[in-house]
Amino acid sequence: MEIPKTYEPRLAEERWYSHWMAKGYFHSEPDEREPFTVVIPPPNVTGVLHMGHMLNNTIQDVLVRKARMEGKNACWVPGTDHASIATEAKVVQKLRQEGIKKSDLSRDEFLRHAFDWKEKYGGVILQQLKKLGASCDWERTSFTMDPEYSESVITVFIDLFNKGKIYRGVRMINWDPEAQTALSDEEVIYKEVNSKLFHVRYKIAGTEDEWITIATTRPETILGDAAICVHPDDERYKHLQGKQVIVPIVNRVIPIIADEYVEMEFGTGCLKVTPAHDVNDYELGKKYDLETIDIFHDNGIVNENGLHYAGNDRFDVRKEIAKELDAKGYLVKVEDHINKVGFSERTDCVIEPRLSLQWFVSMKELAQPALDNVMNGTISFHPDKFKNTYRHWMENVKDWCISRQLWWGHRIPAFFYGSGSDEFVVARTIDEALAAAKVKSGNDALTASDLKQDEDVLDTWFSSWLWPISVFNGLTQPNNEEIKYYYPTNDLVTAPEIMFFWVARMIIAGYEYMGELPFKNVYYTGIVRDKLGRKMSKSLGNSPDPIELIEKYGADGVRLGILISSPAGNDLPFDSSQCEQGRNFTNKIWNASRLVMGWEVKQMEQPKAAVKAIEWFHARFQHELAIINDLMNKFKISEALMAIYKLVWDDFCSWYLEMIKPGYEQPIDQATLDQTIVYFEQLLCLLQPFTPFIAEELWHLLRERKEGEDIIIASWPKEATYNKEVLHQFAVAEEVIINIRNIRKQNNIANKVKMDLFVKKNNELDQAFDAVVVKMGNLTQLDYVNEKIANANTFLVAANEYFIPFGDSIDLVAEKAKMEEELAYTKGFLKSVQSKLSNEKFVAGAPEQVITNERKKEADAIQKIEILTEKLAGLK
RNA sequence: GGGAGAUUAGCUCAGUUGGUUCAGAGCGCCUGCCUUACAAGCAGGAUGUCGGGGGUUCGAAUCCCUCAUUUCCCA
Repeated sequence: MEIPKTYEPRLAEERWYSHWMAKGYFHSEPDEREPFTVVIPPPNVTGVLHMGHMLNNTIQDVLVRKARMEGKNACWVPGTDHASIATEAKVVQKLRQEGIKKSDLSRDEFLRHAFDWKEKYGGVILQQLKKLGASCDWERTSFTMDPEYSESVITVFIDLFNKGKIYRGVRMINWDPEAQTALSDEEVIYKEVNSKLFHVRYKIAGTEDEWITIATTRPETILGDAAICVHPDDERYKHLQGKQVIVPIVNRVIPIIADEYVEMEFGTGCLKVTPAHDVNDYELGKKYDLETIDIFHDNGIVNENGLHYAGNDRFDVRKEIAKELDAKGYLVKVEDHINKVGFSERTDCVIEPRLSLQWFVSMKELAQPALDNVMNGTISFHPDKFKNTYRHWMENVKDWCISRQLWWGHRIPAFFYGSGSDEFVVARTIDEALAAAKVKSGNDALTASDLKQDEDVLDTWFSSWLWPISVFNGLTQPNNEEIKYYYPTNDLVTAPEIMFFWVARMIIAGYEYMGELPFKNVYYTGIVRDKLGRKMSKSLGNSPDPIELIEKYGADGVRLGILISSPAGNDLPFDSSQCEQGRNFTNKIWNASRLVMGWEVKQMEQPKAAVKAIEWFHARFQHELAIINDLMNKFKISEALMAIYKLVWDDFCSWYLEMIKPGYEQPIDQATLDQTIVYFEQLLCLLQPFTPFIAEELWHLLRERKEGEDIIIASWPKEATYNKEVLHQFAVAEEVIINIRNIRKQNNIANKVKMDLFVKKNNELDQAFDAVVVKMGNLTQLDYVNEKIANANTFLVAANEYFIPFGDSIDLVAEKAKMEEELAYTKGFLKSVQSKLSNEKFVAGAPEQVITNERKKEADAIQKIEILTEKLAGLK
């Protein structure tokens, strides 16, 4: 039976994923074990897998798989988010391609289309996650618009309303004229754009030719001007305070007010105030009781307040009005200017600050426990530097605008029975609403048809903030078995960008509805970037298709490639060469297994080198295991992976296997083979969370397994005691071997050629690893001598002298030069140590231990110099 | 404009309380090897004023000040 030289991932991946599914290893039910729960950050139902998901979900899978091996009842809940704006935009677009306009459809018709679409294309991303190896409990797949989930959302809305935490109010909100909906502050992205700063002069009322010049980037809003504002201390304008000006074109008379909000240095130091179209202006408007003149329709078209500009788009009006101002002599000058403009995260259109009647959650009180419990460490952030950002936001939290003028989402359960702003009730059903409305209105004759439900839906995050609770139906069935068992969840893995959208609000909801934290740890991943440091995005086309990567490098290779250099919170500059590294690693393990499985066993004595190798690898493995566990506990996942990588490749393959390897076509003894397989299995266990497919594949190739003996449910290796001294002894042997190899290389001595090695002991030397040195150095013998050997290559390890007699070709000059260099370095070293030791302040100030170390350094160096000097003399 | 970080080898990053795992790892690079587990490999090797400047200290990548560059968050 020929085992292929390279590992072929595809077959193994398909076979083992279906095997795991068939055995139900991913499925969790509450039992007496300790739970380990992770809820997936639900991707948009319309989404396709990108590199960010790969990173995020690989990390979750590592955590979940490790917990499973630690005997915990691991439960990873997958699902998708209905993502109201994003999905609605996609459905609208798809309908448009079919020639259907949203405005031609009724709400119900539109929703039917949307659900059809979701059924057909939604959740592709979950199928893709399976290719990655994600061990999610697919039987628990949730969707934020599942009936029971929707019920929790409505329950929470009603509850918060009844507690007075939800209110309806006119506020300045971010309006998306494209999607024609309000957006939360977090959905607005500010970008720097090149724009123009228009200097426009307004005539002072009651004067012939006295003017005041303002600077604005948005001249079209002149149509809605309500005041001019200057700084109270600004000497240039002091005489104008309290006077009035005439708005150009509009010819409205407005006051000049003074407020410290104005920056004297900016522009002309005069600000025009348009309360309807700017957040700060709105605040000024409230303060000075100014008129609020809205000049736009919902879609950004100028309305009847815009005089002859009515019916034109806001950006066209900006150009046109500039021309008119210029023509009429109002435009003083135009400057280039860079300013920050808000764009809609979803539609990328310029946000219009706008006054609007919306629903809000009052956040201040709700946020308090969420702030406290992160700051006091009840909930840990990894890395914890994100606590600063979190605190800053939570201390300045603003009320949350939760209504969206969309159809796809949870419709707000408010029912209007009249046209007054307070003539509504909030209720779960139309029947309950009717009953409540009768009471509230005092009108017993109301019928269901008199009630009109609010047209708006809720912000998507108003449903996803309940995710850790509602996937277990904790709100609809409080205290059910599952919520009691799985909540609070353990680790949340997500991107820092959604710390406020999602993480903070989940914590808030957790404390409000469960009375405790939703998760104990939050692991923030970085942003996946391309080699040039650009964010991966569809529009740049710089994002590799993860599925193609998996096909090319294998799922394990990609997982390793993506984890190997992504410390928590740091961006991940991704390059497919990392996947290549991953692929190479899986291939390396594959070949190690070919070696081990190819050996014939014979009844024979165990070689000494093998005995020592086994002793050493136990120590080495245990030493590293402690480090790996520690790193994992600290969520330093890439570092843990790197430690495993080196343990497998360097320690196990390059050293251990070479030490025990019999000669070509030679048999191996039973004891060594058995122990080697045990070691191999332990390494596979460490690898399983990271590279689950090849781990399972080799687990089954290395040994006959009974039904159900799969590595996915095997135990994570236990820490055990080990002999630290062995590690030290091996390090010395290792140095000797490296020196031998160097001499071979320098003198062009082939590895096949056996050599003699003589040792002159000057110091205590443990000879335990001599057999290993003989084997690895390919020596005929290793002998101890009392006198120096003449005509030999020499080297020093731990002040012991090693000699390899010259063969035919020698290079005395080179040998001498090498020694002289070493001697010079050692002398310099000694000098620096001695100068330190002769410094009285150092001796007085440094701790005992440090001084002892320095003295030892000094002694070692002196000895080394003696030996080297002698040797050099001998060469002459 | 306000806040929080970052700056260590060509690249990506480790580096606990200042002093023996202090200048490290992986990749890349250079040299030599197709040595029957693996060329997707083996063996060996090189690489840094620890962003600049100043200070504290017997001693600074580590603490303080300052400047520069840069990322993110908020307005």
